[in-house]
Amino acid sequence: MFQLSKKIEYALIALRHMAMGHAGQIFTAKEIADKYHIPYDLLAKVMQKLAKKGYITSYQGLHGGYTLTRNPSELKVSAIINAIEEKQTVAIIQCEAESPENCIIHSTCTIKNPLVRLQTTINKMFDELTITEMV
Amino acid sequence: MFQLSKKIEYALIALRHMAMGHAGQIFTAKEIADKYHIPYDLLAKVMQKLAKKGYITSYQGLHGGYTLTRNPSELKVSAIINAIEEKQTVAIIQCEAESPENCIIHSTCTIKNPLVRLQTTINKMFDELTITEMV
DNA sequence: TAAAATACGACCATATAAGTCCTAATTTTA
DNA sequence: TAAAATTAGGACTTATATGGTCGTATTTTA
Ligand code: SF4
Ligand code: SF4
Repeated sequence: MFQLSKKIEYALIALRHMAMGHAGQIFTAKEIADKYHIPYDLLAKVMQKLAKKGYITSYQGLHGGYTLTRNPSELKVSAIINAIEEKQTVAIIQCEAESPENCIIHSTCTIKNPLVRLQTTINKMFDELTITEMV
Repeated sequence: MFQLSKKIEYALIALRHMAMGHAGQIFTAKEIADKYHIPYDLLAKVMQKLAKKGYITSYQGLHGGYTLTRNPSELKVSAIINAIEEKQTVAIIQCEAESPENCIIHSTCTIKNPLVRLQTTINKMFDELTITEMV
């Protein structure tokens, strides 16, 4: 528990790689998968999601690939995480990640508040960390 | 991902509950399970682990139960987490949680360092948070 | 038209998490 | 001494999440 998923790590690795190239440079999923020994299919999916969310721009066809659409300094890790995982994923307690009613002890739970406070700080950290800090 | 497990939440709830009683007061697993609508068997296991690690003291037999062995202010959340989960669990990247060789891209990975730095801060937060802050 | 790329859904295998069940062992008390 | 209430702990089951794979379109260029 408490780990970033492989998908997120792959996304970060890919984005960092792209951030090191020159502006507008096209990268293919295959090229990145090979370089970092990442399973191609999985990376492809991850990049498709990043494209769908607008963080990278995709070009189909021969000589296609992806370019960064934004400046790396605008690529917050928090945003990338949320782009790839569906539910609010940086939520150390479950009632913050999904609907509170899912936890049967929600009404009697007494540990929520201190943990939520802690989470706020963590959120801020992921918010302030951008791809720029990774190159 | 990135959530505390139910076991840990149950441990925190139980310890907080115990911290609210008077020093040396005995609590049973059943009593706490009932009060917070936690599955008894699961909570029992959790408390057994806490007892084994010395955070609470167990008394068997009729009118048995558990008492807090330490002052709540000495009960770090980080320690409780590690008591219950086996491997280094507050490790946002996998190579920090287990042996780095398990990650086939470890040698080529380029995102480790910034994340490790972030993790250091998170560790500190869990280290500074004690049960006292929860009562 | 062939090649190389993205797009995307379906699927599978494995691991983890969560919960349950069963049977001791211990202690107290009626 | 027997029954009751408790901890102790292993085995098991189920549910869910993760990581990965496969198959097939679609798009674009040479
Ligand atoms: S209500 Fe309490 S136990 Fe339930 S998910 Fe939230 S923090 Fe965890
Ligand atoms: S080496 Fe990189 S990809 Fe592998 S676990 Fe560590 S951070 Fe994640």
